[in-house]
Amino acid sequence: MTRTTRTTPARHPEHPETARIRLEEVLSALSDPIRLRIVHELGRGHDDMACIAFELPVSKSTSTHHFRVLREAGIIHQYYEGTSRMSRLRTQDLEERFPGLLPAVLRARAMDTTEPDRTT
Amino acid sequence: MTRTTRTTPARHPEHPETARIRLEEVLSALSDPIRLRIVHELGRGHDDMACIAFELPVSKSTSTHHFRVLREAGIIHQYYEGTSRMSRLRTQDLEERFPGLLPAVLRARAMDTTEPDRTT
DNA sequence: GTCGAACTACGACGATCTTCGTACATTGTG
DNA sequence: CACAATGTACGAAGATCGTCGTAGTTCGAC
Repeated sequence: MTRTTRTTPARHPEHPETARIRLEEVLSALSDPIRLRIVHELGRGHDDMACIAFELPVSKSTSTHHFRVLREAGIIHQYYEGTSRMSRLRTQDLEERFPGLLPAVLRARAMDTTEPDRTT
Repeated sequence: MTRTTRTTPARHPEHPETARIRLEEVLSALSDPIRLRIVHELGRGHDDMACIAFELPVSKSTSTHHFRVLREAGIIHQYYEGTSRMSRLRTQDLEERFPGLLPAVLRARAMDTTEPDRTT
């Protein structure tokens, strides 16, 4: 109870500092179709979304796992709002650490329309 | 034996067409430190290098494996010259398929000096 | 306090990945 | 031809990954 005056309670997110974001970890995190989809949707303007709002084609435990991988890689920032876990892209941090990388990946993902979108 | 008039004999490289290069496969291939190092060295101007010239800290079989992953992902082009297997980055193909992606990764790799270079 | 909603922790399973050694193939040289 | 150099094919062993179900936590509403 150390002054939790906000709606955001004291749970432990564990985000890496910008300077400690590792390239291999970022690339590895982005090499999964579901995680790439999450990042894609977050980049589409839906800045803050709860995990459930993505309607991913996997179970909730798996969903939690993917969000954690993205968070620990330094790609997204997460915080609680009520019982919901909100996610946001760390666009600026990534731009500072690896300039042009995230935009290039997002543009590439938009072009890679090999498979239309059966992951609804 | 169908007209092998070149110094390049009839071995089967198996390269994907530019249009069939898949983003997730590229990112996955680049998320390994050894493969990232290979790509980094190829991007440094050493355009055509034999596998052995990289002096990777792994066995020959492992080396073959990593080069194959890069080739099947569409990142490098390989061809034989004598008993040596030469490798070259598919810079233009990648630029056509995913504009800006490879340069961004190479720049990021250059910045990611978390670990100096103990993989000599 | 009780209940449901949203999410997490933990263990488990199967698939894939990285690595290696050994055996083999191809080329160039003597 | 024999031989060395370079690289591949084929398992095999161990690690990691993606997925899930079940049980538990936290929050908001009643």
